[in-house]
Amino acid sequence: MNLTAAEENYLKAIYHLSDGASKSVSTNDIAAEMKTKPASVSDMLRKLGEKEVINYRKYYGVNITPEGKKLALQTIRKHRLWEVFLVEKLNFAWDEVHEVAEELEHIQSPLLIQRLDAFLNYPKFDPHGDPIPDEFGDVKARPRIPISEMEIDQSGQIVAVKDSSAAFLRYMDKVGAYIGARVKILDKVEFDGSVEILVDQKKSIFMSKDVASNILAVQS
Amino acid sequence: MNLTAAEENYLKAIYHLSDGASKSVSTNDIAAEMKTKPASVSDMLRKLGEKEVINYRKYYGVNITPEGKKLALQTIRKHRLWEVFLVEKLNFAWDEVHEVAEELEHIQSPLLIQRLDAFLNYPKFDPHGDPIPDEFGDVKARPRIPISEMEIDQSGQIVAVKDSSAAFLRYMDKVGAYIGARVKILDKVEFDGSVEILVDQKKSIFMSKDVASNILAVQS
DNA sequence: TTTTGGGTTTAGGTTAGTCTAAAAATAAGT
DNA sequence: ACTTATTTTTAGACTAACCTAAACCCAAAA
Ligand SMILES: [Mn+2]
Ligand SMILES: [Mn+2]
Ligand SMILES: [Mn+2]
Ligand SMILES: [Mn+2]
Repeated sequence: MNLTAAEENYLKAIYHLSDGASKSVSTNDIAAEMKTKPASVSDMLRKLGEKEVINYRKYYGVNITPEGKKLALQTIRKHRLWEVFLVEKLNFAWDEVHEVAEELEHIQSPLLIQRLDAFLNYPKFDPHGDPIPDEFGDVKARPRIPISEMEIDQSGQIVAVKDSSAAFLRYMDKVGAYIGARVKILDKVEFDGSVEILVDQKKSIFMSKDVASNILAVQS
Repeated sequence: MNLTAAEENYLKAIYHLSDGASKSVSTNDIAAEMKTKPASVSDMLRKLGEKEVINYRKYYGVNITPEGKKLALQTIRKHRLWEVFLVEKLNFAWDEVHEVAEELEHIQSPLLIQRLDAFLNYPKFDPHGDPIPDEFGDVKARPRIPISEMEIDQSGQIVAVKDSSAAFLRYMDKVGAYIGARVKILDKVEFDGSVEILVDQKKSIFMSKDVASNILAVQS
């Protein structure tokens, strides 16, 4: 099954919106995610349905098929490997890689990806802490929770960010939060859910619930 | 000036067919080079003419403009840098890189190319011996002649191949000819122009004029 | 159970890039 | 100079990916 770049982007969006499962996804949500109009989405869903990478019943949303999931994971694998390359080898900042990886992920060459993977020493996670699927599409999920859901006095380690936008990542840099940092919850404000955390046993950061919910950690 | 991938490919073809100068190029030749039909070429020439990267007078062929030449050289620069990356870093064979580089060259990111160039240590030549233009589009040409034009007993060093097709490159590998090899002309057959050469002072190779004209050397 | 409003699809149009077939322009041969 | 032959362009169609505007579906509220 050969997909165009646009089809790959849509399929990836559908995969993400279904949270990796085969949960049903709506036309409007896809349009929002893809920054296109619902009419364009309907058009694309018909095509993806014909290619049997999604199950499409008009007016009832779509579910990704096992075949579609495999293809989406291949694209995600490529995206994340390229991100690792850009950061590790070309010294890109983690907030500069997404757009370029969005283009690079569509290069068609199994050999290229196989060799890139080896060159990067088979990385398991991308610069944002997201797991890199293996060549068969297997992802080993790490248990992780938003620090907004951690309790006072609990400790953990930042392992990923939910929002990979440049704006959010630059905020992370600014306050000195990074993947791998050790954190401890110092205080939580009941009223609005904002939290105060201690980073690496020295720096205290105060952040809104919105921010805290985008920082993912493993507890320890 | 922003060009689409297709426009970049056409412009590159026109640049190559004009031998780097602003020599006039015909619709049919472009169609042959691009493996499209003349009708498609006419269409594209109109567009490229409007963007002023070529001078286009109907029925009289096209000339690349200085602006067009600069853009073509940018694409060529990217193509060749990626080829170096694939061979040097990802262990591709020199006959496996062209198709992939043909896709990678269209990735739009000045930062990416600048960083890639640095990562590769500012290479001056690609795996086929072709010079890599600098970021301003300057290429320093090396004097080089096909070994079919060398005289008996003359010596030199292989610096490039004119034909970068996988078939030709695999032939080069098979007979043990490579970029950097020292060669000496042992014999030339008047009748058909075929030649016998000595490679690295040990291996003698007999080849047709056609082959010999695709191997470029500097005399010494 | 009928109305109504939000979500979704269809209808019809646009641009890029390709094609075939036919027309037109230039170049070549007598 | 006139008639061919070759090259090139135009005309008309197709697919992919988008759009706007209009029609349509369906589920929740009246
Ligand atoms: Mn993409
Ligand atoms: Mn990422
Ligand atoms: Mn190309
Ligand atoms: Mn090359």
